[in-house]
Amino acid sequence: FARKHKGAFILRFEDTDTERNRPELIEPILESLRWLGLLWDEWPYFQSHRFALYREWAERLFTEGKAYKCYCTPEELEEKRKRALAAQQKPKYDGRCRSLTAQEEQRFLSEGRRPALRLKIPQSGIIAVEDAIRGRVEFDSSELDDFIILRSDGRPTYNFSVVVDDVTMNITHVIRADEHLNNTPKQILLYRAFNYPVPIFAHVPMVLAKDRSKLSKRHGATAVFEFRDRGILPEALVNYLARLGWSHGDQEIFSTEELIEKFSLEAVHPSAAIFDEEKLWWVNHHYIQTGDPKRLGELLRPFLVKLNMMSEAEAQAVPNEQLADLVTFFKERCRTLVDLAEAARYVLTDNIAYEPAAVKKFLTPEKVELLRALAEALASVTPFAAAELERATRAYLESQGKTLKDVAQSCRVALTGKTAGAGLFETMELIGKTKVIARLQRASTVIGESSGEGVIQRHFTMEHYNTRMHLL
RNA sequence: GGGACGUUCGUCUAGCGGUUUAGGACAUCGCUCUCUCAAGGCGAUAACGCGGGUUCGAAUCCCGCACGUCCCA
Repeated sequence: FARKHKGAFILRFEDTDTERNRPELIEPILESLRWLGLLWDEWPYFQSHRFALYREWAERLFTEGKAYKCYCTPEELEEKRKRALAAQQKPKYDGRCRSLTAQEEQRFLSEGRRPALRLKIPQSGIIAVEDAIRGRVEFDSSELDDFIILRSDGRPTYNFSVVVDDVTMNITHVIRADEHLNNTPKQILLYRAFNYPVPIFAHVPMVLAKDRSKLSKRHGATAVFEFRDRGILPEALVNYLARLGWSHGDQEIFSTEELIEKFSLEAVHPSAAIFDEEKLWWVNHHYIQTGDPKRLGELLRPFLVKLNMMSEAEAQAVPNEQLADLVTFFKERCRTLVDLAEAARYVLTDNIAYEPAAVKKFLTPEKVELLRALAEALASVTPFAAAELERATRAYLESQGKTLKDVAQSCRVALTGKTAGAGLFETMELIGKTKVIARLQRASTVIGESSGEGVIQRHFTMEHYNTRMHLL
């Protein structure tokens, strides 16, 4: 919205709650926003650094007679609240300290009480919020009380500090989750007290978890990192999130540029949305298919390490060309970067994860014999490319009175460890002659080794290949 | 306890009184393709929270109720 209207996107940390305010939480938030490509225009502001300003603005309201000192203790207030609730009354401040005599004030001060500052609000009347999404929402003044703007320890309350900030930062549009709609009348009262025009408010729907409970905002950055680590692309997450509570015809896929161009508050609808991971995977799949293979290849590197396929140094050493080729080869059946990295495992390493069920079903002694013979037939194929391999394989099988169906799955398991994957001959070409021959040859050892119970993965190294090659 | 907001397929949504046998997307399930798995193509299942009104006509307007969420805390 800010980009579309050539405004400034200001990042502000509302960290007046000194107990919950932990400096180590800041960097992850900045990092998550950077990763998403949501780049702010000014250095972030911290409310915790602006207490002097809030105090100054609060004192001004006091001087102008718009706010007053309240000496009531939390215990007294709690007591009143309980009594009100017991009497089925609305628990709001009774205005006790609105008109204190000098004498009473002296007495409180001599007792060592420190005053809080409360805003004097109109006793009656309607406060209307003109919400850009929900239309006019009216609140009766009698529902509100003289709320605290500055606590007795000098800390501002949320409603006060945000309004001071919005005024001093010349904020024109307040777009936020609808949990704040009920705070808005109080804030409007503050704008009026400051003689400052009320900005445009727009309360957007919340995003809820699957069980309709609220997604914790304190875990926002963590959640972003979680998706990043699960191989989600930033543009996919932004695209998916943008379509929650907002739509533009039947369109589902939006580039960031398109979002800037097409977003409008009028098209935001008011009801809450549930976060559906399945659809996020689908959006991500789209961006994996259409993204630049070179870029995706680079993004793959950290996952090669995370998935224990190789060391950091080895991952760095894989040529970008090869990574890009792997992306192109595997992307069709991959929804995430993790899928891509995992798919490429049998190409980049010899550390193959053989699926036990697949070995049991397809690497029977009879099939293994056939594979060994096939390896010999393929050893002379030149070039070692898909079309030639297919021709040679089919010819050989025909000579043996067999069909491709008889051997394809066994062959795939021997080469990749899996029953599912890309075309067999394309896979052979990708793996390369040496490894294909070796893996077909050593299929018998896979049975031998995995016939035992509980064998989930077989790990073998180049030494094994060399030995087998020698025997060959 | 009071107040505010919300309620269309399982999910995201279109719809802003008649063009609606309620449209699209994700998911699900078929079919197709086939060496497997995907992808793609084709198709299917599936929704207006409930009850009153207004109107010739309501998912669309009004009222009540229920449920959910938020605020006062």
